[in-house]
Amino acid sequence: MCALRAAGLRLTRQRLEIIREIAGAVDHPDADVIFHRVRERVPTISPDTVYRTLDVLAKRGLVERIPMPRATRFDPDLSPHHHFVCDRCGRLVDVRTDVVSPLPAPPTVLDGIGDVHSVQLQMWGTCKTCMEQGSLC
Amino acid sequence: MCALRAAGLRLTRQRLEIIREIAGAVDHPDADVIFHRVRERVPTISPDTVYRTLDVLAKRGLVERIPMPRATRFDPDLSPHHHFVCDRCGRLVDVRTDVVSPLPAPPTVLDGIGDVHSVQLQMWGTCKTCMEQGSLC
DNA sequence: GTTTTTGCAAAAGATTTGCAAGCGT
DNA sequence: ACGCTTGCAAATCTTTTGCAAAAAC
Repeated sequence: MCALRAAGLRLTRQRLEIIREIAGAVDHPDADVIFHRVRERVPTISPDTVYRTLDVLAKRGLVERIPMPRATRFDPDLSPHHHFVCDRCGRLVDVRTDVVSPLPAPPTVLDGIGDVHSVQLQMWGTCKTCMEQGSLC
Repeated sequence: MCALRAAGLRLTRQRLEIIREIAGAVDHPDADVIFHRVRERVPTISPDTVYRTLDVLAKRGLVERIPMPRATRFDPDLSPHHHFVCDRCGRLVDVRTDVVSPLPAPPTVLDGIGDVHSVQLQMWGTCKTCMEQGSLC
């Protein structure tokens, strides 16, 4: 919560509820999903406030953006981990296993290319649930 | 080219030109960029043909989808490599350097989670050009 | 000749923006 | 009070879809 103030942002009801919602989510929701969830507690909130707030949070590094086919999704967990994404249903889950090597230490500066500040690794595939439902093609 | 036939797809002028365009590109263009480039050679081509074709190619594994903030971008290079993405200008470049550890061998099956068929690693940051232009905030 | 693919137009979905009113400091 | 934020509405941008005509096999 104080991260907001630390970032020089004002503490509004909307922001607090958005942060509360995203911090408690484990499914990496997108802006629209967050909007619907927050609206149950703050009925007057508008979608653009959610989009704007998420944008601010991402820019300040308080949450991580994960661009995905349907919509950008958000991750409140900034510790290093991988993501598994299901091609079929869009399920996005954290993967922390030594079957996968740890994320490479981000070379802060890639010579001749630029300055790196975050690293993401995603594994694409078919989740168990979708596999059990049989092929769709 | 024969990859099309092998995939049971018909060989059309549009598809050939789209493939030619994407195969020759090193900047990971999105559908709209590909559309404009192809249109110079095939003036009657429509955007939806480009979207549909890229979708087919991606589904058959002939190109790789890279979801990005503005639009999905495409990579014809299926060999393992990393991507550097500039937050500011959207530049997307391949990274093949031992500064970064190699992509983890994709664990074909992640126990209890699903079946993995591709792995992507991207590094986010600010590219050299943008850094030289000074801060925008 | 049959089936797939294209182009057009429209729709759908995600995200951004201008602006006046409202809230946090 | 002042300036940052919100909500509304509209705009913008990306991507998808229905359908008849055209092209591939």
